[in-house]
Amino acid sequence: MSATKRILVVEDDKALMPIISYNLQKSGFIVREAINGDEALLLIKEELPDLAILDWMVPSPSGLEICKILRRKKETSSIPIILLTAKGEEEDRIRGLNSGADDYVTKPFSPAELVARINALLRRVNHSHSNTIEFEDISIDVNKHKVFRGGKKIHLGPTEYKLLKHLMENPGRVFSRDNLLDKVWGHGIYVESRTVDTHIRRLRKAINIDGTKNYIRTVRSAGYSIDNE
Amino acid sequence: MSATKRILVVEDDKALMPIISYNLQKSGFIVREAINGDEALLLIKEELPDLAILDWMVPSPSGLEICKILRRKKETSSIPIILLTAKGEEEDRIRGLNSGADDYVTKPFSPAELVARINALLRRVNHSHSNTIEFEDISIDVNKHKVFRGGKKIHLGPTEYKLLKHLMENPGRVFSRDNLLDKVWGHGIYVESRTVDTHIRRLRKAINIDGTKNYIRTVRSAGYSIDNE
DNA sequence: TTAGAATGTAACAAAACTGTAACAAAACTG
DNA sequence: CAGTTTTGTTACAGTTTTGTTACATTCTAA
Repeated sequence: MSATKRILVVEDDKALMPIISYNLQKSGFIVREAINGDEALLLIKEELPDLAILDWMVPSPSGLEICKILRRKKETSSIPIILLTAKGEEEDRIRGLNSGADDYVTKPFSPAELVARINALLRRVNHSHSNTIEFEDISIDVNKHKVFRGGKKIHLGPTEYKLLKHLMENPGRVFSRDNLLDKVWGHGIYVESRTVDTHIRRLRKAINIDGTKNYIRTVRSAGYSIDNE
Repeated sequence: MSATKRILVVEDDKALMPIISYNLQKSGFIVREAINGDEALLLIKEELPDLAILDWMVPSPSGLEICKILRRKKETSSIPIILLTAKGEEEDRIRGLNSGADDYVTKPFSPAELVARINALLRRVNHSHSNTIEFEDISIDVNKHKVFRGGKKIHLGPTEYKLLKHLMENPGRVFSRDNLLDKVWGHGIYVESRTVDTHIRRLRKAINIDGTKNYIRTVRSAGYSIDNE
């Protein structure tokens, strides 16, 4: 599905680092380690991590400062950041969040909780984690390759399936015929663009059973979309 | 900077709700309130909030269930969620985060911390580009090919759509008929220049519904523009 | 291999949109 | 003010786009 995530851990506590590292690796992450701010920035420059865990108290620059630095640059501004700290006071937590951190874990913490928070953050960035796609009463079980309308199973040919899936992955968005041919049929395939119409027709016929609402909208001279108006 | 954010608060504690509500409003958010899951889902269907604060223990469906439901649908899957709860145990926190919540605040909490966490989450999501053009109460969703006036959907033909889009991309600027023919109809197309008048008429008729102000200004012997005078 | 499913095209029907002209109304001109 | 120019409005015929259907061909699974 999605590539393995790289996580940067910046922590100067020599006892804690291996514990974090071990648990993240056990959870399937690739871990990069840094024991101070400069090292961290260097590693980030080398390879952008998918998420960073910063200890607040790490030296030169501190976790908080790293946080601000990362937020300032466009390439790094969207890296999710979890601040790690012994300070539990509210004021500090607020300061941390306001500096651009996305989450805040106070020591001592359990590895399980850390992993859960990492997953929560990563899911946001890459919400392709779910196995079902839904739009109103239509749902696709991507793993099982099955389509349902109001709980009732719908049979679709391969092309109609891909077409519906593509539309439902981008609800509301209008795709031109040529665009759909590229995305659904595949790049470089040449078929008459009106062929899309035929498959749209077949798709509509298949999913609009016994008077259910038609969600497939045609936008004249623009294309098609799935939409509840 | 960006438009005011709408926050949905789902909380059944009648004493707590006004406290949260007051503090969020004081911080400049628009607040929608729901006291149970069904009400929450209804409100969400009406108008997508920019962030949701869910009390774990709210009834039918519970905050946790709402969380999962929202994550399943594409339109709602990227709404940041903060779970609110009295339970402080680690296991529960992990369960909450794994259900798709983005953050977790345990009662009792300080309003300042809640606001800080909200801002942290919103900053992350704010990076998503929505691709809309706005002029006063008229807005165009370019991806969805949709036009709204005061929230109400407006249907436009292809030419009117392109015409409005062009005008709104250059608000206040006056375009001659010939210029519009070039930019909207396309270079090299030859039609009577008075044809523009007809389409302007159609556009005005479509977007000036029930007595709303006409923003399409005609500049005698020069052309047309969209303008609030 | 063979029956059934799926696919791409073409042809015709239906619907939506467009351009034009003709007249009315408004804005300018001297 | 009377005449002139420009824009507003309307109706409609023609054009473009999409819907629908049928069919020959290509896949696919048993």
